[in-house]
Amino acid sequence: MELCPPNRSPGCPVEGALDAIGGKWKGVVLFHLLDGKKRFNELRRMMPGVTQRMLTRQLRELEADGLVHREVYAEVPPRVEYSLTAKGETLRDIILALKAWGETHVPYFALSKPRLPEAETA
Amino acid sequence: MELCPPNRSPGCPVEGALDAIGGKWKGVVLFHLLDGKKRFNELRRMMPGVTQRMLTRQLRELEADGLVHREVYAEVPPRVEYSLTAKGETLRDIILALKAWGETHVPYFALSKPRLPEAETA
DNA sequence: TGCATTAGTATACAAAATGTCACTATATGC
DNA sequence: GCATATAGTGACATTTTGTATACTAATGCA
Repeated sequence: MELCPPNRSPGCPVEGALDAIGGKWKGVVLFHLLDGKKRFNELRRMMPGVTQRMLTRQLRELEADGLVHREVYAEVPPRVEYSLTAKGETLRDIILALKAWGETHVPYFALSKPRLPEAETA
Repeated sequence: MELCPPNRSPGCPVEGALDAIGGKWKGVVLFHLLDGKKRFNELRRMMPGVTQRMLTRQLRELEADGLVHREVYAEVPPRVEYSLTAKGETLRDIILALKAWGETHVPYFALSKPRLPEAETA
């Protein structure tokens, strides 16, 4: 295991991929960014339960992994827009597959999903 | 968030799916089980770095989620075989997609992969 | 007799991830 | 003047995850 990078050291590609998207909120953030750029508070409102601090952290990690782009506008009040990078885009199919799997196999969702117009599901 | 099951309460299907496969070793365990049943120590040898305790825990959680089947043989020395359930099998494509993504996008793997015969990669 | 093997469990502890709460700056609307 | 909104940060508490070590019981092998 000594050939691995100092901080993160996955032992196999599956683990490596899960490291990148496996944070508590990362999958959800990526999912929301699939349909275009979002502002910080916009994301926050989309995920009730996430705290400001956690959202910031997850976004920073996604940025560090090159999956998300952060664009700061020097305005007041501040405006920051998050979007997927090209690398982030390569996760699209996986995220959508995870969503589909969750909908049919996670008990909580497998039950009560009377076909909503996609916006409410996450 | 009060409509969720007591212990696990993902806010969206993506999160729910990641809960199921997102443990430190779950993805890897599932990956190894893709090609058939494995004994406890067999899995352990396949993942250097995992401790007995962690492997036990991850397997128990996978079992609780209905993804893995645990078959105990009343022998001495004990023999326990782990295999994917039908539900676990439904993750095959996702696991393989994660592996492929990791191989091309996780820096550590993206570098030095001179096409190994699949057995060594994880 | 003593040691190895199997699939764990118990205990204690360390570290990492996640969470809460209060705080910031500046401009706009009332 | 005061509240509101934005996108955060800092100190701290808690929860989850991981580690190390020792222990189990029945059998095979030397």
